[in-house]
Amino acid sequence: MPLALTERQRTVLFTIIQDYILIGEPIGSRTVARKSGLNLSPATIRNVMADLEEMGLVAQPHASAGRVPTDFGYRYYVDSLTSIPRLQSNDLEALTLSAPSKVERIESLLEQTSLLLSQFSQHAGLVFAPRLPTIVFKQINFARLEPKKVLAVLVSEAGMTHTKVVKLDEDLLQDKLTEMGNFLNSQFEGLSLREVRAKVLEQMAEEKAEYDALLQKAMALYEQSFGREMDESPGEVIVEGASNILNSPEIQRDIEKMRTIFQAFEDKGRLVRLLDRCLTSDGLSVFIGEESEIEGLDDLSVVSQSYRMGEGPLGAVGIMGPKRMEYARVMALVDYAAKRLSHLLAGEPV
Amino acid sequence: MPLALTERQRTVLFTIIQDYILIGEPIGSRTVARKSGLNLSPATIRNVMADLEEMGLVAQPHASAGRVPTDFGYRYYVDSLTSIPRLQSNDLEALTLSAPSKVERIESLLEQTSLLLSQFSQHAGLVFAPRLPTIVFKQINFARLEPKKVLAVLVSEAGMTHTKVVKLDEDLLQDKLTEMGNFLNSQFEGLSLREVRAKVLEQMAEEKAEYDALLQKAMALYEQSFGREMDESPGEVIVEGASNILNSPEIQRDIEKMRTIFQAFEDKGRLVRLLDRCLTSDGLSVFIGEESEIEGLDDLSVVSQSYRMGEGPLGAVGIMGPKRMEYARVMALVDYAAKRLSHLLAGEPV
DNA sequence: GCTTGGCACTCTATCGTATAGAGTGCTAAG
DNA sequence: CTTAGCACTCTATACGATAGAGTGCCAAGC
Repeated sequence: MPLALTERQRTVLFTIIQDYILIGEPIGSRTVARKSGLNLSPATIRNVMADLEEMGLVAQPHASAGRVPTDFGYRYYVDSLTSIPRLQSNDLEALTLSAPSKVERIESLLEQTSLLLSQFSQHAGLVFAPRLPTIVFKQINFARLEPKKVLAVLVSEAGMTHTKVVKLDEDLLQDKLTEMGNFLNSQFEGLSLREVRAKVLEQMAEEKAEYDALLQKAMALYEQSFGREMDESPGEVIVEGASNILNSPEIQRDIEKMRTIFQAFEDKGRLVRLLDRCLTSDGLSVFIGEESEIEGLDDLSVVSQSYRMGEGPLGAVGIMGPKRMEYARVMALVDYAAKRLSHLLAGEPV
Repeated sequence: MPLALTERQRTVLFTIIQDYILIGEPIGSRTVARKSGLNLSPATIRNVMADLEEMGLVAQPHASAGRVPTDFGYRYYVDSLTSIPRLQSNDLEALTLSAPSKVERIESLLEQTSLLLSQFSQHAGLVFAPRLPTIVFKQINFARLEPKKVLAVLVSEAGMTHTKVVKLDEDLLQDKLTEMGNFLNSQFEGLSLREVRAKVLEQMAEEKAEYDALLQKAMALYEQSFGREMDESPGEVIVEGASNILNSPEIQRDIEKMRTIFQAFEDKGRLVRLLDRCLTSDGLSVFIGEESEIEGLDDLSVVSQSYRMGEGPLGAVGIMGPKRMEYARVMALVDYAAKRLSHLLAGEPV
């Protein structure tokens, strides 16, 4: 049931939220009366506020304090921003100046993006790197390092590389390795690593001598280098500007909370779970407080958006900060960063 | 002039330091009298303490408080530990169980080492990855991704890989690229990247048609992929367990300090400067407070040790924590980790 | 019936004061 | 040289008083 508020209630709620985001302290009826533009007395506002409180949209930290938005209140507020906010022109200008505009190394592009998000938002920047199974296979190369020791290099469509040193039972000369690489390239180009793996396992199972021995070995070599890793790889998160969290007064007050939050930042495995939730919901995702369902991040909000290349989403970018954040601006920033990243990855000029 | 203390002064100083490290609060004459084993009255101890204070080894936070070690005091204490402390047997046992014992990917080995240091010390773990110029060249490969787009993969003796996608002016076929790779391999194997670069620049300058055009191009391609980057690359630091810093009560008290510290952690460039200082001093380095000369880390101490492979040092591992840390144990941990890393990199069993 | 001024009430934050406790420096005696 | 004793200093804590902000409710007004 989409909560129905009167025009007046909406106005009061939004005034409270916006002012609280700005000031960081509970907002009283007096202030709302002045800033809402409603030309009502504080007493009337108080009645409205009592209604809002009953609906669970705002709360009082203690009996005789002003009102503070609840998670539910923020949620209503964010849901009301029907379209994704546009960037302010001064932001846009500054961004076009400082954002990276060409792809040297994907890894550093992702890092720069995270840093950029953090600097512009004054919160923590997040970038989830593409997860192994969703990566699109472009090319694989094997190079013989020493007898029985081979370097495997996998290049994805997006231009990321994954390397692994593999020990073999028998010594294969470079010619053979090259041939194996060429074979795999012809078989797998354009498939996602998940699909590649399925194909490998299938054909290794069949064992029909449809392919000659060398090509069977190629499959096995692939499986040994990247196949197995795919199941284990936790995925990578790039967090920048975590220290910005310390700017938030409501967090400063509680050292225990701070510790929990920083521990959560360090536990990349936990963070990565956010990625899944973001990839499934197609648009811009906003997780407020406990909505992230990540232990230790109940006092923060996360705004994230997936970036894509070709068909499917690859990973996501996001901003994590106190619930008391400028949602509109943060959403605009995240959206911009995701779009820009998608363009850059596709090789389009920005 | 190596500060000369009487036996009694040393005992009092060490009692203060050890107790302060344990307790975290200023130590009074009463406590020292009890714990020093000196069988002296508090009044006598007070006289000694006054001497120590005059020498700058201890200080009082305020007029009527106990004594706290100064940076200089810690320095004296650490310098007195002539030999590198050995690990306690229970630590050693736990370490051999949980430390990684084989090298899958170097990058993750370094990460695990940092994590291990952090977990055992309950401080922040540091690992400085090998710096580009000191890396020993093992092999380079070029793979043609698309027309005029080549992937360069450089493998170091230690097994780390560096990849870069390079755009070319002309289209080179895979055969040519392989040939170029083979040529570079034959020329550079066993040299450090610094030496490689010198050689490249020298030969490109000479321009004598001693080599044919293709080989000249190979040199140019190398320069384009990794040569230039060498000057820019800031070096990499892997910090784990930064949140442990929050455990320290003297830091908890000052939020401003906390912010500065976390900002310093994020600024890898600043941290990397520590590496240089550690590499030059050959043994175990201990930086106390401002000695690190890193802005923002004046309230912390760093213990670090370089790890090596073959002739020269590659990088360093370390632990960073409050000045009030168990130096002996931390030093033992760092030393152990560095040794173990060196062994693993050399391919020796541990 | 909605709005509003008025008023009593509540809770917090802040300040000053008093107090207990820890530790010192100094002095004089052993 | 050591030590007991004592006066002094500084901190941390608790306590009470007070000012300020904000509420809820009631009764009067539009």
